[in-house]
Amino acid sequence: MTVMTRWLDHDEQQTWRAFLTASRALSDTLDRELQRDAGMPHAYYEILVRLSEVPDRRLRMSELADLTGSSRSRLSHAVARLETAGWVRRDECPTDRRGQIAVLTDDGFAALAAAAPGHVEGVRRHLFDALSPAQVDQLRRISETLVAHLTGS
Amino acid sequence: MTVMTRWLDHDEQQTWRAFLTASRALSDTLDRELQRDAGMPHAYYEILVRLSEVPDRRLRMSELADLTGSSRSRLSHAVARLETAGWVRRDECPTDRRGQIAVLTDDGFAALAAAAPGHVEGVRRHLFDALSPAQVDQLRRISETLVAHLTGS
DNA sequence: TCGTTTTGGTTGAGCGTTCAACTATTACGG
DNA sequence: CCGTAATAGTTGAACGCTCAACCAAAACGA
Repeated sequence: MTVMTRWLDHDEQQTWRAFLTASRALSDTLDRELQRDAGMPHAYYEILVRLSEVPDRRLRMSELADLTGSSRSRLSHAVARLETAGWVRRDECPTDRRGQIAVLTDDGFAALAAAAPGHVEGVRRHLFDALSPAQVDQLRRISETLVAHLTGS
Repeated sequence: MTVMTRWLDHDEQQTWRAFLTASRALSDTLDRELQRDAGMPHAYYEILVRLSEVPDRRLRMSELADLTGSSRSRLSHAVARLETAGWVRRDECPTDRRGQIAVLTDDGFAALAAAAPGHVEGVRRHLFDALSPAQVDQLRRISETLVAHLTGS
């Protein structure tokens, strides 16, 4: 059955394109900065961050995948690469012989510690410095709404 | 000289992560839908859209790169691929022998026309349906502010 | 308990992006 | 003019992601 398309009106069109441009420009900029200054893409930085925030700096692959919002395949490839960089190690899981545990190494923690200040400064400069406190609050609510909406359905 | 890092406070942290999660989930979802239903990634869809909106459906490569916010290299690769798909053609530029003009073919226009309804519906479902009119307005202002901020400096 | 299903994770091919290097043409400065 | 610089665009290698196929182990059901 064919249904009438609910096209975007002019305002929606503009909103959508502005959002697209902004979010791409922002992530492109931060990604490039991180690659230049710390030699890692943002996705890998996020993995290190998540590992660093957890007791013993170790997480099951699947939990890490959920936390970083990535597919198991993606995480598997990423951790393989981080392992050759010496930033992450893989341990076997004692309670499930299928499982793997990703562990942040000391080198990995050091790399993260070196990368963090520059990156955080970038986030502040490129995002928060541009917005009013009210806008920051609006952005948080909008983003949380979207996350709920997108992960719900 | 070392400068004290302006770290993110708890609220900013949450805002930043929510935004990151939301924008990634949204673009991942739309990209996947578009790939599944129309056989093209969103970046290529955007190229076709921009070409379709312009007189004679032809644009200089560099203008097209600016409009889509992509590097020349990226666009060059993308157009090469779109050309083998038969959706775009390359003409020589009469006023500048270095230049190339990307032209949307009839097949390309047809592919776009076939892809558009589903994609627009997706944008509505995944973005606009989740937000109040006030939030949509806020999002537009925030995005426009960010675009100006990011492309300015 | 045994066969089936589900879950955890990996693998390899294909694709899109980036980066740096490169060619060809045009614009600029003296 | 002529030489240098800037611009337009392409290319190939490296890399990260996706998708589908796959293996192994655990959970389930009769």
